[in-house]
Amino acid sequence: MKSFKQRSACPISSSLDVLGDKWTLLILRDILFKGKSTYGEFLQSAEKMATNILADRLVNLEAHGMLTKVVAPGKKSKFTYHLTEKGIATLPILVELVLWGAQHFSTDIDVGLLEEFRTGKGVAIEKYKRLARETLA
Amino acid sequence: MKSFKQRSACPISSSLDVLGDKWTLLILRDILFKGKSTYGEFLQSAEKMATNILADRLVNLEAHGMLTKVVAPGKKSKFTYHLTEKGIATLPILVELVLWGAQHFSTDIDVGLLEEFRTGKGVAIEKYKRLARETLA
DNA sequence: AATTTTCTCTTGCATTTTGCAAGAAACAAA
DNA sequence: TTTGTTTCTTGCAAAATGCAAGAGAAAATT
Repeated sequence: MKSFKQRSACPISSSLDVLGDKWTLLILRDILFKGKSTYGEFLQSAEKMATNILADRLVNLEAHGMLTKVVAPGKKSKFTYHLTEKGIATLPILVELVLWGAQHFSTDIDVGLLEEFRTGKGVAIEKYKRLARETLA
Repeated sequence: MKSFKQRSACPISSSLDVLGDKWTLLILRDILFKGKSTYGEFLQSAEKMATNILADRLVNLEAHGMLTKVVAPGKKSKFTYHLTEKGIATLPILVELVLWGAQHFSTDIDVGLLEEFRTGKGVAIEKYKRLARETLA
């Protein structure tokens, strides 16, 4: 159990203390945009996250109250991970990362989704938030 | 000279390949929100970045076309760093990090600025973009 | 009942990155 | 000529990451 330490009182710095690495936000992406919820599903992503890193990040996210680990119904050895409101609230950050990334790199993002984000950002965000809350139930 | 490698064609992943660490976005914050532009100024931030890390990140950001290094007028040994449009375009990401951080951590953000971001995000972003372009001249 | 498969991690170890402290290099100022 | 400013560089210890193998618990299959 390592204690969390903010480097400063700056909100950006504090956010990065939790989200500032190459993997954490990809887990949130998998949950929010790809409907994933299990350890095995996270491992299958194109970026090939190492198993120990994934386990570490899941513990971290849970420790920060961003997701909850739930035993799958009828299967004691399978778990599903669901976002809390704090986790869902990272959606606008992810959307801006999508827009910046799609603008400045060669990516394979769906043009329809991109257009949805560009023209109706607020509506799109609300839609995905609703989706995340539904999967929780 | 290390070559840049995208882990996947996902725009979020690609963004994180460049921005996904604990320091890069703090440099952009210092330029965009605090009007900083020199190595010495970046070093003075509350988070106390190590000198070698700062030097490395500045090289990286320049390599990615996000900022330019300019010799200060009349001083050959002093440089100023200015953002390109690609760098300025990270502003919405930073604003979302501010909002999320201010919402979920104890921070010392100015309440006026926070309100400005909450109620008139688009306008505020344009204002800071304009500011960044002005300092460039 | 025994075996195999599924699923979630854990462990050991090499590599890479970070953090820290000291100092070097280039120029400016006194 | 000396002192100061400014931007890094270097060496080394510590921490994080990446990789491969496998452990452990439950579920499914034979």
